[in-house]
Amino acid sequence: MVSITEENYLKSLLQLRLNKGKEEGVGTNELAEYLSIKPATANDMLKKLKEKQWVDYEKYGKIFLTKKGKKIAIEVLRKHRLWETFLYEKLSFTWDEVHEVAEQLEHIQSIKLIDKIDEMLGFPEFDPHGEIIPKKNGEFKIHFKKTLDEIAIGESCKMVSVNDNSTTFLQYVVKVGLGINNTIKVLSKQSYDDLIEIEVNGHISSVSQRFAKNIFVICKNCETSKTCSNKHFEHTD
Amino acid sequence: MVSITEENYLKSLLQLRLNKGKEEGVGTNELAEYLSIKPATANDMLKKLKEKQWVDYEKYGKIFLTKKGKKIAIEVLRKHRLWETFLYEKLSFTWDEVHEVAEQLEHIQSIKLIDKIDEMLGFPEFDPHGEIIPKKNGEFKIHFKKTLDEIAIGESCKMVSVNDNSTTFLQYVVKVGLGINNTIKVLSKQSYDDLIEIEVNGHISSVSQRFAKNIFVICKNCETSKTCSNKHFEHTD
DNA sequence: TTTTTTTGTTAGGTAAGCTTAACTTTATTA
DNA sequence: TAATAAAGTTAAGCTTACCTAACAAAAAAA
Repeated sequence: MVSITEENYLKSLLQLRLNKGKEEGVGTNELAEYLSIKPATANDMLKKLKEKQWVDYEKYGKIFLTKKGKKIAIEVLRKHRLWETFLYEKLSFTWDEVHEVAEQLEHIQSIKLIDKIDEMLGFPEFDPHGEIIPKKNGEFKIHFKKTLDEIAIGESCKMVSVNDNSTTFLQYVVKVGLGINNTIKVLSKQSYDDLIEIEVNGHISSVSQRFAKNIFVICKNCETSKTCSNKHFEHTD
Repeated sequence: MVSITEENYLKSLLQLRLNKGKEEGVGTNELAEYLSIKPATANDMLKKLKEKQWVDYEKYGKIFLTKKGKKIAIEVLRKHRLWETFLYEKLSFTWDEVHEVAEQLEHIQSIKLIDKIDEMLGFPEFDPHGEIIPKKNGEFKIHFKKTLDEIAIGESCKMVSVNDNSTTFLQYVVKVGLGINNTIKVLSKQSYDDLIEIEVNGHISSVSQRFAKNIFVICKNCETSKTCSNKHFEHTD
């Protein structure tokens, strides 16, 4: 049996790990800060999680999820992101409203329920924030999100979300011809005025650094690309 | 703030009250039994609920929900029944599967969520078990469920559910011309062989006591009818 | 290298929700 | 009405998940 609290610890360990790319292992204080609890509390729980073989660490050392622990964490993350998608797609919640409710819904214990929700949504790949949704079988290839300005010249990427929900910005996004799931190729970058030349659907336009920083993308084929500096997460221990 | 445990206590007090018609007030042991906890535990919690003014009782006396407490309990019951309907209607859960999951979902704190689910379902009146769903405004006129054999001669009622889900029985139900929401009028009862003569959609048939005991109905206009022995629940204290 | 800061651990304590065991009050029935 | 049974209460104790305060280890800076 996994308690709701335990699920939250495991999920947080996974998320902290995902937020930092190659550098592995999470610290006690870091975890405590993330969960808004005191380090002493986190330390107590970590002992318990270690005993249950969901995490592994040495005294004063970094904390790692075990294979079992990672499996649980990925399942919770899957539920969270599917519920967010459900709220957004089916119940017209806004981006900023979905998280709080999904934090509760992610702990509902019913495999059938979440699989049915998955089915109802058409087995979506990404949630409303552009985050990848783990598959039922635990498959979870992480493409760390980047902003458009981080993409190298010649590289292609896929737009997944935006970092600015103002009407002004969103209207500009539409004007440039951009939208969720569009493939964007970075053609060139002007060092003089920092403009980025991009190609979307065969149409070429130039955007500013400021604009590009508000466009979230994931790398295309970043596993094979040499120029891609993306960070990968090994989900198969 | 209402904890999940507190919500369950209040909901159970309401349900126990509903299950017994006129006889008001619930006992400590009765409540404990219903919640599968020990009377001592229930007693502790009841003190807390009294302090929060959600229940009222005197030492060694029967327990009553206050107006505030009843409001919370009705909200939880509303959520429970709407979630059951959602699972049944939208995710093709079966009758026996919905309850367990709804027990968890009923505690999700989001007014917007449950109102949107209500809307998605077309503001249903009854859940898959034929139980009435309280309205958003707290309106909750209880028609205690009866079985068809309890209906007096000359009285009309509405079929809401069945107590036997076997294929044999259900096929028989269809053959007799019965279905959910049908209005049934009891024409006569034969004392010799206990057959009940009913009228459904202008069609007259006779059914056995055994059959009638498996048909759940609610009284029509039972508030005004003198012959109706139905029990009423005052929801406006 | 020594000092200081950061990070992690231990010990003792609290509140919620549960338990058992012993007891009191109320209700039943002989 | 007195004995017995049922219902309700109290007290002491457990577990989970949190806290503060004091301390130890590791890392960073002087």
